[in-house]
Amino acid sequence: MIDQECEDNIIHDEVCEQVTVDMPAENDLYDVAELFKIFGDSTRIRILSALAQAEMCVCDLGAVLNMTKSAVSHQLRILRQAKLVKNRRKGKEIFYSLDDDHVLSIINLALEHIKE
Amino acid sequence: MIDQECEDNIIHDEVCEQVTVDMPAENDLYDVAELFKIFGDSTRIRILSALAQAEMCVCDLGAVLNMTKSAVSHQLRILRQAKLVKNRRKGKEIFYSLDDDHVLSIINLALEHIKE
DNA sequence: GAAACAGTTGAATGATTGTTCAACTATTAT
DNA sequence: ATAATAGTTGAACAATCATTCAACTGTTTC
Repeated sequence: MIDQECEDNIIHDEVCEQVTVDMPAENDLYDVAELFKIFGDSTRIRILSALAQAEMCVCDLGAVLNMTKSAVSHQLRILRQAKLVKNRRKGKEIFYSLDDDHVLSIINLALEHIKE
Repeated sequence: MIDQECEDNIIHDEVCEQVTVDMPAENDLYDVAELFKIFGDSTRIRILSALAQAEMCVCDLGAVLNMTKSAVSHQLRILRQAKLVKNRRKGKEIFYSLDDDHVLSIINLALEHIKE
């Protein structure tokens, strides 16, 4: 049950209409949340931050982040599906790099924010 | 067990050293992930987006987002603890607003990104 | 061809988390 | 005082998710 007595209230209805018309599309907000959800994991942020320094293979990332190749690979799959990283094979190794510099500017803006 | 045969490898050790020195501090990356974790929920993004339009009470937010006051209140507590929103009491109602315009620029940058 | 290395994948597990529900506090109005 | 409205809180439940483990594919080298 929804406990919104104020739904009958004219004032609240007006607020609701006025605000919703100026808000970004519901779908866009949902997509933004999905993007942030991917950034919202320290492993994935560290992967992206490492790839911002240099193109690296899975084994390199495992060494830099001190994680198993399996765990890194699982997260790379998520980053790949979100089109945040791309990869290329060279012999036995598969090198990963950032797919878009735009991604980095979002992380850097957040880095500025937490440093107040 | 960590399955990193390449830990003995000189090449990988060099990559590890060279990359880690230029990466942001481990703690900062962890904090950024925590910030993104908060953004990574559609309810919270919608709350922030609504508050970007106007200062609103919990009841208003419930009406705009079509959610119970309880659910909204729970998310507002998380946003409060992260210092993303502030509040003031006026009679029975408690009005919430964005604590920082910096927050909005991060969301807007993400909005630009998803629109390719 | 077999061994070794790089990487992926699926199931299982443990932890985290968003919403609901009920009970609570605080303020206003009758 | 008491009823009504606004908001908070804690427990419970379901759903999501990151890591581990084992088994697998693909490539190189001996």
